[in-house]
Amino acid sequence: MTDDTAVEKKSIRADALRNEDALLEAAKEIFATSGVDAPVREIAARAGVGVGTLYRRFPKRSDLVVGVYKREVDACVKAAADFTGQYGPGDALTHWLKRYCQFIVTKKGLAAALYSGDPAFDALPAYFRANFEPTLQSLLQSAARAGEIRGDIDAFDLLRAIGNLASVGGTEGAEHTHRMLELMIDGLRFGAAKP
Amino acid sequence: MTDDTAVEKKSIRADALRNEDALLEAAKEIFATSGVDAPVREIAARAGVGVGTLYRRFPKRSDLVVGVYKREVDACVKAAADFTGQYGPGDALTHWLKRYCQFIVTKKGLAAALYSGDPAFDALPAYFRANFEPTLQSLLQSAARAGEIRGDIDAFDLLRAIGNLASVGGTEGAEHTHRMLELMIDGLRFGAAKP
Amino acid sequence: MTDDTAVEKKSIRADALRNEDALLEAAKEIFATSGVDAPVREIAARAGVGVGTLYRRFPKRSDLVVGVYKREVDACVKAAADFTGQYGPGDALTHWLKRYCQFIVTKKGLAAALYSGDPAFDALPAYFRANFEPTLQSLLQSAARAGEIRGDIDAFDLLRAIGNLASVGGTEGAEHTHRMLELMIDGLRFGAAKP
Amino acid sequence: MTDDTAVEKKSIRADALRNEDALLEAAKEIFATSGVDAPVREIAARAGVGVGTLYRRFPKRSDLVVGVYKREVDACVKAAADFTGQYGPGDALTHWLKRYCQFIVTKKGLAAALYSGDPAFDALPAYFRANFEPTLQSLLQSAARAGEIRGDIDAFDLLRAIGNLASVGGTEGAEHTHRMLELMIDGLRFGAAKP
DNA sequence: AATGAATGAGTATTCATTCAT
DNA sequence: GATGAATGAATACTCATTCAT
Repeated sequence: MTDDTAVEKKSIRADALRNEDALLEAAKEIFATSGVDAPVREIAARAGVGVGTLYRRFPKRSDLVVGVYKREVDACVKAAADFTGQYGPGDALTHWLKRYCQFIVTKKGLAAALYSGDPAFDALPAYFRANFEPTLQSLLQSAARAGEIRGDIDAFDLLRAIGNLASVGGTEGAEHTHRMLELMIDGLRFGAAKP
Repeated sequence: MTDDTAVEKKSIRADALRNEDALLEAAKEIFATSGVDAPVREIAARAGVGVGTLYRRFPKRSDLVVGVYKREVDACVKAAADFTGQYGPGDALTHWLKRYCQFIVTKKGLAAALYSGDPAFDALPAYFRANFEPTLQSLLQSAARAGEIRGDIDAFDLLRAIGNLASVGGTEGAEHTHRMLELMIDGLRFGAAKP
Repeated sequence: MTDDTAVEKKSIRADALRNEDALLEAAKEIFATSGVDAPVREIAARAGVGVGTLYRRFPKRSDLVVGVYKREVDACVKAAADFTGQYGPGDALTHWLKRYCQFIVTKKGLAAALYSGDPAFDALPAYFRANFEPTLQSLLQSAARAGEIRGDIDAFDLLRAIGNLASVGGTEGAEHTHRMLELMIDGLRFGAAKP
Repeated sequence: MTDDTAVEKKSIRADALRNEDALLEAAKEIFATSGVDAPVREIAARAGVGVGTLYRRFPKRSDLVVGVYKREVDACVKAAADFTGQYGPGDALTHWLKRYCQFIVTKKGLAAALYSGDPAFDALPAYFRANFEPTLQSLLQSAARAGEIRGDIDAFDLLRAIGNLASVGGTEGAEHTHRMLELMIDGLRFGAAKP
């Protein structure tokens, strides 16, 4: 679909992008495994690049954290479109809320850095809201129009509520979160147009 | 009553205890300020002792974390007796639940270490339950007997619920936690024997 | 013999020369600003070329140092002809000696490298003498013949003497050097044929 | 000569001082051999201590440079007293001026750092003058009173003049410096009270 | 030929831990 | 027992050099 010329001209850039993505993926995994203070070298190694490359693209550790965070937001937002294509409005909403819970777990891993007061992270809350609010708003509207849930739910309120729920840590936290999410979804269904 | 030798020995022990306590207090503060990975030297310095002394009493960092955790549990449990002496059963309960929320915040600071998988922390959940459950049970019973709250509340359930609530972080988290706690206490009052 | 291809080849060579010159100029400036150990990248950047190009022409740092040194010698020698064309023999000499002092300052910047024992620099003293001695010799002779200075001055001696004088560093060094140079030039005039 | 108690109390400090001195001596040598930018590790290794120890006493490289500089000034000043004790006024002066030339060579090695604009070095010129001027003044006066040299020499002028002379680098610089120093000392003798 | 992305060796620096005093 | 000086392993970061495009 892409013509040869374009490919040729952007070949270096394509490599660079591949590296950048590999680094973010590696960072996400390492951050999850060993925390946000994990050795830079480990991340570079897992991404299969030299430390120099890592430093070229992410000069500060916070650049890496921000990168991982935004990438996760983007991935989660993108999932909404996938679900919308695959399922009916109600199920799409349900699936996406579960997916969003997964994102929250990632956020928890980065929390230490996020709340460190480093101004590098100042823009992230806005990024969160700017991306998630419209996404959930849209899912809610579709489901409400389809009569599957009630229509008086504020998207941001719901994002925060579930965010708080899913923030509860610990081994058994996951199950707990799941139960609470189910409950909450039932709550959304309660009072739907279509009984 | 005690002979000189004993006094001497005890006085040394008293010094040691003072050091130990100073170290735990210092560690609590430093952990809160700079996280659980803060330089050992800072803790020793704030406690006014040398690092060698710190290492003598707390050879591993986890010993320090465990020490701080248990100390906070103990302090919180002890507060229950104080409140019981000062207030009526209902108010004692209310005050203590707020005090317990403060403890949860401490726990949050140590969470990174606690959930690190280090077996050194394996015993802490049991310590938590063994100390807090009877404490709250007793407060609940007194308040229920006094007809100030309903009597069908399970202490451990309540500990977990409030624990989760208070775990929500962020600047506005504190207010949120407070509102939710008030609500929950109202819930306890609902259906009390004494209307 | 010069077909299109040749022309093309020459045009490329001209580009190459332009690059080479740009690199030497950049290196001179960077060496002066940040010392001989300045990052290679800075030099390439200031020259407006990639580091690869720099390495193609100057594989070792010493090549760059030698290049800058010789380029400065050449420029200084060339200035003699300009002065000879513009001024009378005495003034030409005076102007050139001042110009030579400027060169010494450059040399001072490179001194760290020059006296590092690297055999790459072994040929430079000879280059210095082979170029400067005849130049000054010629200027001296002209001035002596014109009766403006005495005729018993050895060019190399004078080069060394002024070199030493101008080597004195520091902020006030420049003024000091200038005063001493004036003095020395007066010395040259003393005992001239034409009183 | 020092009583036991004092020794005992200061035993740690004595070790520390030994280390400090070893580090300064090592730094002096390494600076001379490999320049002021030599690896910190080399200096620590030559001093026979760990890098941590070096960093404890000299957190910044400039601290080390300042330390070496002052130590050399002190040693040179101290030599004056030795010479005064050993020789007559004239010879003491001569010996000290040669010793001072050695110091200048050290200074030359540190020059790159000294003139780097780092404010850490701002105090050094004053230290230089405050220590050397009285020292030489005293030597000059003694020699003048003894009638061995003339009495109208300004100490600071002489310090600068010899400093400049001895600053001339290169392999043959040393001989040149020596010849010039001899000449200058002869100059001092010229016009002495005692002919 | 030119470019600059990638690499990783070299260095600085910090901090947990030991141990002589 | 207490102390804090010394140690050096762990880690961050820079920059010379190579090489695919």
